[in-house]
Amino acid sequence: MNGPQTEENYLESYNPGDYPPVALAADLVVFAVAGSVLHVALVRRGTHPFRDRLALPGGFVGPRESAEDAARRELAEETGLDLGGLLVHIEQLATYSAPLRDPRMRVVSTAHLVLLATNGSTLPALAGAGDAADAGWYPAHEILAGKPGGQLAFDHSVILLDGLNRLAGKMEYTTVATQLLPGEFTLTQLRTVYEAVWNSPMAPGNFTRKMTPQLEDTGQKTRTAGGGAPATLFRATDRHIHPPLARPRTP
Amino acid sequence: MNGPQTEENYLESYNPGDYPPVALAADLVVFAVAGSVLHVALVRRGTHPFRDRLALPGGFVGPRESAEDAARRELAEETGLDLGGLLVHIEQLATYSAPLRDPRMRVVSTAHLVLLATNGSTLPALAGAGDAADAGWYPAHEILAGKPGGQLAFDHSVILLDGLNRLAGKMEYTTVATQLLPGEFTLTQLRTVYEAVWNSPMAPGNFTRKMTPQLEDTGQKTRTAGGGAPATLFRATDRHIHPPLARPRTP
DNA sequence: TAAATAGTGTCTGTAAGACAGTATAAA
DNA sequence: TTTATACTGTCTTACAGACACTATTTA
Repeated sequence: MNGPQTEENYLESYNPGDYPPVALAADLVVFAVAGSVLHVALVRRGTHPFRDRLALPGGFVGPRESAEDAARRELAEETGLDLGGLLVHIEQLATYSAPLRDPRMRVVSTAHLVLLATNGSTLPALAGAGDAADAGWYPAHEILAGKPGGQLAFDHSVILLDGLNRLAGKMEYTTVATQLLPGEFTLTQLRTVYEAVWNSPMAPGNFTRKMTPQLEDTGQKTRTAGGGAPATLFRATDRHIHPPLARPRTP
Repeated sequence: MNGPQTEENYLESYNPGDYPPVALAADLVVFAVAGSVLHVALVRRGTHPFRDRLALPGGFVGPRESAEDAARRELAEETGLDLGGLLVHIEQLATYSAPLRDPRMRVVSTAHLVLLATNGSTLPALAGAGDAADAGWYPAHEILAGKPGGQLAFDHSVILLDGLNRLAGKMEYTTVATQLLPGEFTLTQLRTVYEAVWNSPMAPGNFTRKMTPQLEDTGQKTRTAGGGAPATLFRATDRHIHPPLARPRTP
């Protein structure tokens, strides 16, 4: 390799041997709601560095797949979920590329936000292949409240916070929140998702009024479990909430 | 390398030789406003593939820098701008990793949104080192309107569209638009930026009423050029626009 | 003056926030 | 009945959208 080059001919003369190997990873911020609490899937690390610390699940991107393909594959491997079912939402979050974020070598990681559908009470089983034994669900807000020493491995606390902020923000003006529920759901279920993610109570009446225009009435009603009127089942549409639903101010 | 491995010991046994080289690039979507028109910086390709087509500027990420470091460096190299001046806004956009997005080899690219400050009439000079000779400003909306054959190289049309959407969306609830203006600016200048990005006229009176709470009055006034009252100079704050400024519906 | 721009005032309709009231079911 | 939940209605206040009006400058 002979001297500095301009950007234009840089790529032409690219020679893999001239560059240090860059490992491209895909990390996952997997959310699911149960019992009015937002949970995140984490794995307990068994090896150095950050041994015994919690970390986001993830893995390397293979030669013939995109980062999102890899995220999808890793998710299937660690949860044993059938991704043919449409109840999984995946979107790219951001890429973390600080040179020393992994002390061993250069790992650039593209993080993905994953939303799994639940009925609001049962979390998807995280029992699948190998590593899944270490995987478990943890309350997201408590993890982020971060008791000292309870921080996640690597820069994963930052990634988790970014993921939560992305989700919370998008819920203001889209119907992403429905991705955390089955295909048909009640307004109360949806409201519970909002309360779990925003960590803040919502007035039921006004919530109904604001949400209904973005939803499609299935005509069906629930058979209620514990006292109360049967609720209408809705389906989501791709309509945006306009103007947005205001998130209650935190103080 | 012996058989499939679990995610946990994957990294431990990572061996660069086992993986095809991944080139990590940083592409730039550089915006600036002049004459009520949003412009984007593009370079004309001199070599195959996509010879003579327009493309986003960009370059490879070095071994000891993050993707954003690389974006900043590339920007300086191609514009000759003094990045010590605070009038440059950079934020990560997304990472594009489709295996065949570059026909020659695997290039994963992290795109960045860059906003340059102008007074609204003069575009920053794109004369710097080598490749800058090919660089120029192009009207963003016209490029995206995309006369057939006028498409950008690689997946850069998609990246540009994502960049514009990010900017246009963020302008609804933040003061990012001020990053396309000098440190002190008038409400008319700011309104012009909104009109350029949203490609849609805004009512001056209502714009003033909605924006003022997010701005800080400098107490100074402009010396007007061609007839009209002197305008107040404002500075931006980091306050969010709440509720958001509605973008005029496109139909 | 006239023309151009900056900025304020006013009116109207919509909708958010608060909350009462009604309906439907289970215990 | 009581209790719990689902939903609708009402009232007040805030504000967006439309636009008229005044003020301040240059030509």
